[in-house]
Amino acid sequence: MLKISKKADYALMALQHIASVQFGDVTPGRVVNTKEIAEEYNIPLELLAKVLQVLSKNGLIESHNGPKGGYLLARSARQITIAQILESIEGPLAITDCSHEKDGDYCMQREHCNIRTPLLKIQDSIYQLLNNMTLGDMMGGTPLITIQSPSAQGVER
Amino acid sequence: MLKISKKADYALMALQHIASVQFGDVTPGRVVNTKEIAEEYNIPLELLAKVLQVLSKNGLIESHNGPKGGYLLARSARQITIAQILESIEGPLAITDCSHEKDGDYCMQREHCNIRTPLLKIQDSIYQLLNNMTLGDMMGGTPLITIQSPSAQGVER
DNA sequence: TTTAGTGCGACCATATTGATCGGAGATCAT
DNA sequence: ATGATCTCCGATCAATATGGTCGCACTAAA
Ligand code: FES
Ligand code: FES
Repeated sequence: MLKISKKADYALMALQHIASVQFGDVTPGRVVNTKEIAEEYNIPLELLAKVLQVLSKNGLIESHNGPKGGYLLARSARQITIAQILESIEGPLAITDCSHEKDGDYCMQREHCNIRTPLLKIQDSIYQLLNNMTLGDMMGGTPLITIQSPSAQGVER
Repeated sequence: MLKISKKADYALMALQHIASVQFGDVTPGRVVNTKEIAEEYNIPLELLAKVLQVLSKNGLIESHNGPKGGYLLARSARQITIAQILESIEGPLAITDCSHEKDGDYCMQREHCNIRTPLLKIQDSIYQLLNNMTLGDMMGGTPLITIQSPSAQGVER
């Protein structure tokens, strides 16, 4: 329950990978292409491609076309929050399907609903949690990219 | 995204209703039957029935058979956490489908997975959030049922 | 101009969830 | 004691969301 989708999962992995390449490597300007990521993590290529496209459309990464093309973080890893990534792929965070009701509400039980307010509170808490953690933090645990060990992050390639 | 299922939603409503009847009413021992709840909140009767059955099997409520039967909270509202309710209906909290891997892991990307640890951390945080809020807290906000109007249940200020 | 790459939309397959049925047991009222 | 209610529980069907696949247009480097 409360699972996040595989797509979102893939998005996180991909971003983390791109970030680590971009930050830790000796080749800071290097772009990362879809295939590289797909192979590294065993993600279906086509699916990952679509995920990356969405991320790029949402301004989290930049795409570079043509041969030798690939993706690049649009901004610093510390300025990309987990919430942004997740919401980019799946819609806005909605713990219950009537969280974000527009104008005419459609929830059958809204009238007598006794749990709406507390649920919204919970949702908000979760959101803050996700929005306070950045891509940078996610890498924090792993020996972060001191200017060293270029290969430490993905030995085979 | 991160939506909780309708069933869980129903469970919350039902429990909240039962709790409020049991605590606030002039008839503290009164049992609440499925039909009453279903009608009050416009929940499909059969579905709600099944939800309640599960809750009862998991020891959150007690069932009383026969005519004039119904359900009753198994313990105080302050001793039932949101996490317990949710996990009762949907499985254990698993933000990603490889959170609770038994022995032989099956996650294709586990080998090179770079996001497992941080995700588990997030999951844990969410769990604590849910586990620190009880049914009692959920009702806390609303001016709960002073000793009055048994039927006034859904007045909604 | 060729070629390796992304951009993008439509599409199918499968898993999860929501909802429904039908009968078996229990218990209260008469 | 006997019938009428009501919960219990398993099996089943339908709707929806998700995961995954194709095919083609477009772009830029070599
Ligand atoms: S469930 Fe829709 S308002 Fe409570
Ligand atoms: S996705 Fe399964 S271990 Fe990271």
